[in-house]
Amino acid sequence: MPHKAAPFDALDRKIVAALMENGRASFAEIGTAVGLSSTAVKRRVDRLRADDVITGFTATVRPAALGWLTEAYVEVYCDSAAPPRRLAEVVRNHPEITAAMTVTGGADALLHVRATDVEHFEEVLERIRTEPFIRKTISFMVLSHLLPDSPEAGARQPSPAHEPRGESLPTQRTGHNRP
Amino acid sequence: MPHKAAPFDALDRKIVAALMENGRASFAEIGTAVGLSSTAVKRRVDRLRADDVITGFTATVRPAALGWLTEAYVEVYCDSAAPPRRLAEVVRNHPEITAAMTVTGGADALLHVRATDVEHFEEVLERIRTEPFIRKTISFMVLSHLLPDSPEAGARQPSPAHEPRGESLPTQRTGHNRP
DNA sequence: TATGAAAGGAACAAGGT
DNA sequence: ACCTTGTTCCTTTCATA
Repeated sequence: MPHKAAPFDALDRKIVAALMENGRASFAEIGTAVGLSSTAVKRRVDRLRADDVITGFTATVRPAALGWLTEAYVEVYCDSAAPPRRLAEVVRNHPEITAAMTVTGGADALLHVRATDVEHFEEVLERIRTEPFIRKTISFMVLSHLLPDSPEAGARQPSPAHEPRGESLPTQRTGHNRP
Repeated sequence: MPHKAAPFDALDRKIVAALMENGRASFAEIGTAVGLSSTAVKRRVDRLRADDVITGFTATVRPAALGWLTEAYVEVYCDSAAPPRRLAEVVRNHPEITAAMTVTGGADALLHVRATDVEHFEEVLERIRTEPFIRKTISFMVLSHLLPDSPEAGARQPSPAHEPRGESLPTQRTGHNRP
């Protein structure tokens, strides 16, 4: 057995919660919060990372501040036998797609797309629709967020593989982080 | 005008990118990556935080490791004149809703929901549907992710802070958790 | 640049198997 | 006895005025 089922206890949960609330909290700080020494916290965090419970640390960013003013969800309908694998390839070709998943319901997949503005979004959409086996798309533009720190609001922005206009925007398309 | 448009230059962009890739990177580390001294980096990071370009730091977590095995998007249709404000209140009452936004298209809002399992999701859905002016919901269960670290995959979950019951890995049940 | 704080490692102690 | 998980130093690196 390669991985033993990590005994994820209440202490781990508190540590994870502390790190989700403040990803730069010091081990000592977390320690006093959960009742451990800093080194004990570090060991547990190391283990949580090794077990891929914690997959990384990131700054949360306000996309609008970086020029990503437009956001939409796009339902994708594929030709008959569209293998998810091929869809995954397609999705990776468009850096503006910040999340993509297969879903139940009429559509085959749901994409989350960020663009600098509506014009840019239209360009992205056209690009997606020219992909081989994509039959149809239905878009929902995001108007306003009802929760302050929704994941979509900050976690990831697309890379400016080819920046759409004028100024280049910060990269990203994160993989994992090793501190 | 309260906020002056912060002069957001290429260096800032690189710093933000570095911090999104590794939210616990030291200022010195970032400095060598972008060609600045650690103190210069700190000054810029402080400014980026003050300007709310960077809104915080967080650990990215694999929800399944915490027992959140089920994920869905829910389109919400409201009664005639449903003010977004009221929807925001409703949304805050259900900790399983991890993102919520008003959207164009037929639906009034789109919710992202996490639950421990399908049973739990059904319970959440029933709870949402009993809310006063919600007329109808349409759910899309997420089957598989096509991008590795999509925001939805890791950024925020209902807090793991409180241990709901028992022990071991698949945590969380009906004892709903507030952050 | 200088001071205190944090990270990270080594060595050791207590419980549980 | 051994493995796990906690502790207390200690040194190097970092944060920050």
